[in-house]
Amino acid sequence: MAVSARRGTPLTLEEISSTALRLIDEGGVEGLSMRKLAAELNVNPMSLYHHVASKDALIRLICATIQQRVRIPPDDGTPWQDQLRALAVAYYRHARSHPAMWTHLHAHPEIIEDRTLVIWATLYRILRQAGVPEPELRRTSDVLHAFVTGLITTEVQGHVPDDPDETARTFDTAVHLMINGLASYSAR
Amino acid sequence: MAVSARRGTPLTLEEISSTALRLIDEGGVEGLSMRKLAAELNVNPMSLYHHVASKDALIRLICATIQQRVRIPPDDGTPWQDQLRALAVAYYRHARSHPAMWTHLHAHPEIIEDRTLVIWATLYRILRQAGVPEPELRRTSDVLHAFVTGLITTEVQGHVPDDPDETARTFDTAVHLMINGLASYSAR
DNA sequence: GCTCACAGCCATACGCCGTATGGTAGCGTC
DNA sequence: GACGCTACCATACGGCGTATGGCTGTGAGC
Repeated sequence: MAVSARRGTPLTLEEISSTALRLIDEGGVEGLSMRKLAAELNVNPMSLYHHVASKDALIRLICATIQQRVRIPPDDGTPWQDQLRALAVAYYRHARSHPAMWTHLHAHPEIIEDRTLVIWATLYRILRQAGVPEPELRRTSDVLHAFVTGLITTEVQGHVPDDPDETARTFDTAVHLMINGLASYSAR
Repeated sequence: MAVSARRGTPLTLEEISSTALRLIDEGGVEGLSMRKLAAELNVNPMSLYHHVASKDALIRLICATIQQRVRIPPDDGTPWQDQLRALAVAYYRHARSHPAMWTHLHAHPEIIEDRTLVIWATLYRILRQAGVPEPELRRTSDVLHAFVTGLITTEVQGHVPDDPDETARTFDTAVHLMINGLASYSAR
């Protein structure tokens, strides 16, 4: 099989993508290069191309992988306000775990525009509980998703001071704004 | 002065930055290269460096320039709800005029973090009219700004269909959500 | 009118990048 | 032993940002 002279074991896709993700975490997406990645893996740059079609494809793969790792809270029967908050928090934690990748993903939504993801289903369910009428569901969930991603992006980039208390308060303000904004639906 | 052999007139900073902005509009920030820019200006790549310290500095310059072109609506005495909407629309139009640059700016907020900008002052004013208490102003404006940028980013990237009607409706939904969210302040 | 500093421009080169092309080493199968 | 296949690699091409150092024409000072 002609395993690399410099390594004992053969390369795997998993090893490539996890190392790439680590490099991205450390130096941003711009900080990732196929050559650095190869060096990190003790391998010739061109060897990577036997497992991955291109750098772009690798990045898409990584995006898809981490996208599936969001820990969506299940329907626990609590009021929709609590569930909305829990969902936002889950999304935030997810973004926090790989800030650079998140920012890139948010700036290139064409990479993954899979609307069938669990997160959308969950959001729909919560909004229905909040009394949002069916024809407004799509629009409202788009808007809320945009709101939350905007908020997370702002915080993930440390545009705001790093004080965790302040972050939590800002998050609270945002969630309250959204909940109050939705309240007019359930009032009917 | 040794004007370029290939051009009649000397290069100007204005000419450089406006051409660069055009290239960015056409091909995204990644599509801009100092070499292409020089070719576009009929000039040697290194000539640019007599007017600009680096590519990064050029991009920062462009960001700062267009940032000053937002047409902030003046205080016209109308209710804060209308003014908030007008501000959001102005911001949206601004983003629309240079989508690629906007996306880049939004993904790298450290480029311009000038909080003294008119937009913040305007937002503060409107929020005061809405009854937001002074200690909450900073947080609330941060959140609203994040909301709007999130929304705009989503739309600017065409993640949503291009139908202008649908865009307008989504925008309406968002503005109503924010206004309703803030209403709890003025209710007091 | 002469000198000289300097602004404006350019040629060359270095070290990065992604990746096309065309190998080569070792394995399993017949 | 021939063959194909998988995994890996060497070399090379065209792009990038920009450091370095040189050229040239202009205008100020005398």
